[in-house]
Amino acid sequence: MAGYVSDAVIRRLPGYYRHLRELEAAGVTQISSQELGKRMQLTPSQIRQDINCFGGFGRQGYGYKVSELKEHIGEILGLDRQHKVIILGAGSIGSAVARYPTFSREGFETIAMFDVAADKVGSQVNEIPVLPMGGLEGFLTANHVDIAVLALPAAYAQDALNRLYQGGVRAVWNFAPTDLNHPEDMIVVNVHLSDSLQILSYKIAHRDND
Amino acid sequence: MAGYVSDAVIRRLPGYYRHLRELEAAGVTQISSQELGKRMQLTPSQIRQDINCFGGFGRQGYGYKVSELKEHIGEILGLDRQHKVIILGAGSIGSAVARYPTFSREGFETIAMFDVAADKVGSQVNEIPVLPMGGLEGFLTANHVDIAVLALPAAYAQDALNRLYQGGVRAVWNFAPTDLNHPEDMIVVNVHLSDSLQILSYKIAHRDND
DNA sequence: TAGATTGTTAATCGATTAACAATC
DNA sequence: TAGATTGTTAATCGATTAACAATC
Repeated sequence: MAGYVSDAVIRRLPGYYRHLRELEAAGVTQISSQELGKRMQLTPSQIRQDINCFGGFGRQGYGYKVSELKEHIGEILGLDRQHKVIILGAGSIGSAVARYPTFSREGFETIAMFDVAADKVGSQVNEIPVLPMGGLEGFLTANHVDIAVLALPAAYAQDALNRLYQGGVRAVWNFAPTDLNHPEDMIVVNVHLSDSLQILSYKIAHRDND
Repeated sequence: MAGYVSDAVIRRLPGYYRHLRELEAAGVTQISSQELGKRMQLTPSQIRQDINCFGGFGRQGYGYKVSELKEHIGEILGLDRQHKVIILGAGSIGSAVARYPTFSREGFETIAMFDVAADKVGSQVNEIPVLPMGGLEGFLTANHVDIAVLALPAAYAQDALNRLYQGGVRAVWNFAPTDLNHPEDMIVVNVHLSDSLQILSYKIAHRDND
């Protein structure tokens, strides 16, 4: 159904999903591209173009059914599937990800964490066992993993990614503050926290003069 | 010096800074747009266009001095300034931000955290005191704050933002998974972790057929 | 039916890439 | 000087917006 979908559109999809969930929770059952656009600060035109990348979910003269459109976009995002997740690094970032309540709600199940620190190995974070980094290969042989979260220092991230690839993992959510080299058939999405904070800093520095 | 700079350019600046820092650490002193482009997966043309939004930092026939360009971009990003930061919410996300080592290196100093939970108030996270949420207004009267980090549940985020604005804070780094309404003279940069993970999920779901 | 709003094509706008003269 | 590479203008490409016929 969906032909080529540009990155610009893909990046907006989670926003649609989030707003539609909020609208649904608020008891709104129907919405036009006009109203949704006002809420999301997008033009009605853009919303209709975006949605129609995936099919005609609306009705002329009426708009969109909130829960129906939410459901559709959820499926497009793959949130109807279950994803098995492991987290590499049981520091504060790794632990925060392990504890993030939304993820399990959306079908992401963290089955293990890995760390090199002897005092962390053997403990649990949010009922998830922390295993020794050395056991990664064995774990990947025995368990299917859809997504690996990289939450370790930048210096170790590339090596960890290589080991994950060897072990068959093909999707990485990277929190390490560096850009990683990866094979074409591996998907890497970065969360560069520092980058985001620096963008805020830029906007503060150039507040008026732009 | 800098006229209008598009958001697309601004979003790439932290990446330049990061790569230049890595190059500097690796002992590279000079680089051409060609080489930097190969490293960052950008076209040389784009790199030269981006950099020339802020002035001619290169030399014909030679390229760019790594440390010089890094320094320039750091200044453009406002990393030569000191930013006083507070964190609202001392849960796992707030604590992870408080412990993130890079931030203090780049001039961001967290001076206080705030939480409603009685058992957290009075404790410290990475030597930063956790104060009661009720004391926010008083704190803002007594202390200048450049940036507030919102690391609390979505349901409380809008109210917190309003209180921050009242207290004179004009820049917010938002981790709450919701889009917030804010006055025009307030800068809000979002870190929507769920959105990022959903984009990864989308790419997994549409792996081949695109 | 009349009014509203979609789906979709066409027009515009902005960002990226190419090209090349300037110059180190 | 010759070679390399920038800074910058022009060309292209893609994304956003506008417009409108289709239709609920």
